[in-house]
Order: sequence, then structure tokens, then C-alpha cells
Amino acid sequence: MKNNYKLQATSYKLIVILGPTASGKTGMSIKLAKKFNGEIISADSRQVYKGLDIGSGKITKKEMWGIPHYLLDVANPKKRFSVAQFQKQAKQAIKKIQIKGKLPFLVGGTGFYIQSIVDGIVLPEVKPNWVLRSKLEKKSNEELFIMLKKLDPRRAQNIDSKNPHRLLRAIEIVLSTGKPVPQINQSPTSLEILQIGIKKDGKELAKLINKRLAARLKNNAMINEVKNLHDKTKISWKRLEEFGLEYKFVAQYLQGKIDYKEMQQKIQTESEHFAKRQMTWFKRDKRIKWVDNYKQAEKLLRKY
RNA sequence: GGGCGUGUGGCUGAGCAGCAAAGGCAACAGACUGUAAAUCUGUCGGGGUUUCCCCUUCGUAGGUGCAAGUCCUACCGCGCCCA
Repeated sequence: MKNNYKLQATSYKLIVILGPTASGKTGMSIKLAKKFNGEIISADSRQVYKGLDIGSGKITKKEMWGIPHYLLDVANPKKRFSVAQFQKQAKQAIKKIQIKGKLPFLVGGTGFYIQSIVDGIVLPEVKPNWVLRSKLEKKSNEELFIMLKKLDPRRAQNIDSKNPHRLLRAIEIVLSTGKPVPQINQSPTSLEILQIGIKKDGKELAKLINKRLAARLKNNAMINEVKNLHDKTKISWKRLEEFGLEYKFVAQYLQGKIDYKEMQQKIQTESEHFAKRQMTWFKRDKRIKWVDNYKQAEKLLRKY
């Protein structure tokens, strides 16, 4: 029995390819997947939405080279997609790929999504309660914090008391379940995971972001995408702005809130900020093996 | 040439007698329990024995005051108006 379990544990593998925005994850993952008989699961919180293509840097059919991709276009952009949904669907996708006898590659830059799989965190089964949220949104951080302290002292201890999002969510969970927020409970997966990070320094990344932005802006491609999302798909400006970065600033530009140049600058600097935040997240995870190029990644995978 | 206005930290911009000088941006670091491209935090003139002390700063040079980005004078730069 024990032996059997062990056998199982070592036989299921998962490769994670991660890195900051514009670091070249897509290109590398395709090459690796082809080489090692893999299929790809996207771990990107924007690419899950239908219609968010150019601005989210979604891979095209042609670029896929026949490698199946999962978790792309699985959500309606009018609705919110969450980590929990991601976790569920990604797990299913991993299983599917394993059954086919192929190697699953989890590829993306959304740290929280990746963590939900890699650490198998258990998320409390509480859906957002928008009525409650709109009520609580009127309260100050201090009031929310005091409220949470009464409801769940343990969670109040380690929560960021100045972050309304987190406070709200914690209160929502307690009120809905009638129980404290569960501990972060990392149920170890039976997966044997290799995490590969693409290393790029800030300057290089800024250049790559700049180049990519120019390409997306060419022939008004990205502007038209956002325009269509608003005019044809009927997505509100507010919702488009919520998507952040390219969607946020192109939407603002189309509304006449900012001019073209300002739009470009904002996308550039905000993307650089975003890349930094991603790195702050990834740096915490000491299991990640950082590589400079494809060759190094291939070598790592060979050994593995 | 005359009149009015303006010059503040990397940028922007408040302050108009008690200031190492609000806010914003940028920069740097960090957090992360179902919105995560989101949300949030800290540092940000220099140095130290760092809940406190010292030094150097608000165009330049003088002056008044216990005390001056803050008031006065002159000069320099910039802006607008009149000639």
C-alpha cells in the first residue's frame, strides 16, 4: 500500500513555467512542450476571459503549433472569474493531460493562481456576497478591523488591517460559514513539481515591455480590440478599466480621459510596476529554479 | 524700457514667520486565505549611539526679527501684459 502510494506520487509530474510579464513565457513553454510531449495550462488571470486577446498577450492558434492549451477563453468578461474557479478547472485539466500520458505545463504570471495548484491551498467555499460587500464598503478600515477582531481574532492577527479588500473578504467568510476563516491549510498534492522561473532584470524587462507595447498598438489592433469589447460585446468602461494595464488605459483613452501619449506612458510604467510585484511574489518561493534562457530550462527538465 | 507675477527636494506642487518642509508622481523595498494585471504597506536630503541627536537645504547676495521658503532690498532666470 505504502509502496503503491509512493509510486503514484512520483509518477505524476507537473512543470510550472513562470516569470514576470513580457519575460517570454509563451515562447519558452511552446518549445518545451513540443520537446517533452507536453500540453499547456495557462495560469493567467486575464487570458481566461473570452475576447481579451491582444491586450492580455494571449497565444494565437498559429503560435500554439498544435499543442493543446487549457484555461484560455473559459470565462465571460462580464462576469468575474476567481482563483477558486481557476483551481478547480486547472486541476481537471492536469488530470486530463495525465490520462493522455502527456506532461502538464502550468504556464503564467499570476502568482496566486500558480500557488493554488502548487501548494494546493484550500479555499473556503464562500462565493462573493455583493450585497454584503456594498454595505461593508461604506465602513472605514478601522471599523472593519474591529468587526473582524470580534468575529475571528485569529484571522485578525495576521491580516493586513489596512487592506479593505482582505478585511471584507474575511468578514464575508465568517458571516457566511459561521466559522472562523480556515487556516491556509496546504494540502500537499501528489504532484512532483518542477518550477522554472524566467529571470530578467528590470532594464531588460522595461525594454521588452516597450517593444511589446509598440507591437500591440500597431495598426490600432489593441485599440480596436478594446473598442469592440465596449461597442459590440457591450462591456462597460468601468469593467474594462478593472482589467488593468492595457485595458484600463486604452479604455480611458477611448473615453477621452487621457491622450494617446499618456496612455502609452501609463501602460509602460504600470506594466513595469506589475512586473515588480510579480517578482516580489515569486521571490518568496525558494523552490523556483531561475533560468536565463531556453537551453537552461531544457537542461533542468532533462535532469528532472 | 515700464507693469504684474514667479523661482521649493529626481519631477510636480502646497506652505507665506517656529520646517527637513503637505499631497501627488517617479524610485526602492515588502505583503498577499475566492476581484490578484486586483488590493494594500513601508522608506524616500545626508549622517549618527535612529521613538532621539547632529549637519546641509526652498534662485543668488545682503538686511530685519529670539526665530526666515515664509518679511524687506538688490541682482539673476522664467512667464504674461503694456511699449
